[in-house]
Amino acid sequence: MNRRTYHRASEAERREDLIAATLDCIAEFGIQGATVRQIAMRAGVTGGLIRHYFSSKDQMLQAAYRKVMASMTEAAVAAAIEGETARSRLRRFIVANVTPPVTDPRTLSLWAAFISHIQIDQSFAAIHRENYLSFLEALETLLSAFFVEEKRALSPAQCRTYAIGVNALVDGLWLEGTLAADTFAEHELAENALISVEALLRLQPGELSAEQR
Amino acid sequence: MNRRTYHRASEAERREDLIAATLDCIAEFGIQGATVRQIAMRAGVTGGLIRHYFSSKDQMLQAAYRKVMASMTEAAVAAAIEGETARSRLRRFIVANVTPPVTDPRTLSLWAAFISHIQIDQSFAAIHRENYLSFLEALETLLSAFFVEEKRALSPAQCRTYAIGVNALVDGLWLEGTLAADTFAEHELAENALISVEALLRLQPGELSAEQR
DNA sequence: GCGCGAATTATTCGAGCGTATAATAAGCCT
DNA sequence: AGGCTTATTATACGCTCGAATAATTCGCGC
Repeated sequence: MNRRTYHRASEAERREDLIAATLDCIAEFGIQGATVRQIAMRAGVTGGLIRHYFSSKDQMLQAAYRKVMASMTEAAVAAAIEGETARSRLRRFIVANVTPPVTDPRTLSLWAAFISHIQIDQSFAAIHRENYLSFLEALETLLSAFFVEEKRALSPAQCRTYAIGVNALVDGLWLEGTLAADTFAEHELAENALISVEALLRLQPGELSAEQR
Repeated sequence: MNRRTYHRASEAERREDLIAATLDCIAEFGIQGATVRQIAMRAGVTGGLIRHYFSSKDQMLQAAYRKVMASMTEAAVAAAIEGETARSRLRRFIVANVTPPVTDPRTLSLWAAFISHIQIDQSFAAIHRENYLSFLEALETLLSAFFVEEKRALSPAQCRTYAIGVNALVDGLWLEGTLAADTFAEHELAENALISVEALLRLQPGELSAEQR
């Protein structure tokens, strides 16, 4: 008799809520624990509503994956554009990638959960590829601008090789630093990242890592 | 009436089969698809048998995680010990980590599936930590031996910093190379790895990457 | 202020989940 | 060769899953 009262939300905010709830559940209970019912409860709605906004649970998971990756790159790119020189932008980009909120156990859990699905479901593979290439391109752009600023000539091929190496290093430090967070002090990871990148690019010590030139 | 005939296997080989079947299922269907019944079918037994060898499905998953990590480090360490000089051992170790069978989409899927669970279940966190530290230590040992051989003095702290950086780089290249395998040619990744590591360690170009000294 | 479309709830369905237990067949020991 | 242990099968149980459908309530347009 007594039905629950409810609020009719706009499509955009409802979808957002559902995606956020999905990510909460995956982070807290794993992808197996992210059931339609759990997600709905977390979002404060009933299970049936999910299929009103997504044609299947799988489609909602894909939307959630896009959301995770978008916020990761967004955070790093936002940090970078605040730099005034190419050197500063590169520096900020690298530091942002090994600093909260990007280095966050929850984010890593989500990322890993989706990564483990890209060999199973082609839709996830496409989302991954899209994001990987866009990250690599952003990094390559920052790098080449930096080298121009430094008046150091570099072939596009060399620049790409550097981008691949720096990307790997940043990814690896992000992984290491997040998974073994208690092993590293506050800024230890960021310092290590800058020193490692400048070594990787064969720069002089301090050329990138020093606070200011 | 007609019960299935069966073979009584030794405990060791049965456990091995069950773990292998578990990994097959996770790789093929994801961790959600690795159900007791699927795993049993893959192993050619019936579901009930699993609980004769493992006190719960979760314990079997943990055993499977250990197995994955063990075979990864094993492959790299086995490659390393065949080198005759410290330089060669370091070189082989790095190359092995960015070369099949370590770089394998299936392995990466499995790794990611378990990584995504270490924030949820402490048992998985312990297994991760154990393997991470042992990998880091193996790398540190190889590095310090290499520096001794090169007659280059290095403080233990510096050596550890290098180990963390190289570890990150190798992990990152492993990730990148496996996830975007079609982007890289056969030995491109290994070459990039060696060149990047030698830059990271501030070695002369070719000091580590050249085929032989 | 009321009616109507649609967002949301409630309920149901069949399938599949992990686990527990009882029945059975395999194969070693003497 | 035959009995005994136990590895293995078979079956059942209680729950939860994703999805479909029916019933209801919200809130905008007039």
